[in-house]
Amino acid sequence: MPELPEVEIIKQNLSKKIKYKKIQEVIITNRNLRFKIPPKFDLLLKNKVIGKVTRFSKYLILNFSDKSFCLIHLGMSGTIHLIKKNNLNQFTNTSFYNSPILPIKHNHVEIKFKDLKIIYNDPRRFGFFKYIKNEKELLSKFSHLGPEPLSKKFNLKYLLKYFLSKKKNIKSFLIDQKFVSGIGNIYANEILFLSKINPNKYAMKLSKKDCRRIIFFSKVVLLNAIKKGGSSIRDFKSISGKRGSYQKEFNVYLRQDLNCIKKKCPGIIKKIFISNRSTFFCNVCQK
DNA sequence: AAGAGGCCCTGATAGC
DNA sequence: TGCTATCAGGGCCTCT
Repeated sequence: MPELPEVEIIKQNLSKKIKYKKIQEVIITNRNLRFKIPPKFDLLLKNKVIGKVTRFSKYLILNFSDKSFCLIHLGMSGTIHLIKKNNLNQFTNTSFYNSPILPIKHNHVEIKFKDLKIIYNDPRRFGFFKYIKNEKELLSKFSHLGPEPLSKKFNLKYLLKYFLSKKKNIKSFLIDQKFVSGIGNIYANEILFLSKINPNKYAMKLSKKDCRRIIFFSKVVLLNAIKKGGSSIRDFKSISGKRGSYQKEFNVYLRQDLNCIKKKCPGIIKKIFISNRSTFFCNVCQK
């Protein structure tokens, strides 16, 4: 669920809290993530100083002052929780993204600083933590990924060349990280709606105008989502804590059988499956 | 090589 | 009340 905007929000919040701080201790409470956390992972991180927190695509990166890194992916259900130490030297719970209640089940990693700690929780274990020795190794982790949708490399020339002879629907390409990295299922649906393109349309059949729209609306949707703090769905129990509000702006996602949001459009939002991912689109204005 | 399909994983929800 | 089935989807894998 965390796509580029959600990871960006986490990066921004996390950066404010842990920049320049020294890791005092790392506690692994559950090593089972997508990749098993290796035995000495905690010792590798101990005493490292956070230089800055950055992001590439859906990856979160802790940049240590000694030029090594910790690469974090939230998978589908990963959340990061911030616990502050109060004057009584006790940790009090505040959440940082998505859930305001500190989960205990499915906690995996705890990183302790002098005045606070962060906890990584991931019920479905699709996320991962990885220690990266140097920049070269970091870049190799991203070498198979396409350009970020917000970068200048995601341009008309790139799309036209990439789509040449691609006999596959455009929806699959938008969520294919090899083509463009950072867009997930939710935003892909929204981007295609605004671009007025049917998700089933073959990439090779897209016109120049279609490609221009995809580029433009990819940037519009993601920047807007970042501005709104990301999207929070399936988290209805939240009372406090930081939640995004972009889900209120969804035009098609989860709106199956409802009327198209466009005033003069008589269309109905349909739900179909494209390569096993739920896909929502207007049956009239997306051609 | 491109494309189709399956698998990993757990929690929420629907249906009987 | 309790069981089973289905869905959620990011990334990676295999097979054709």
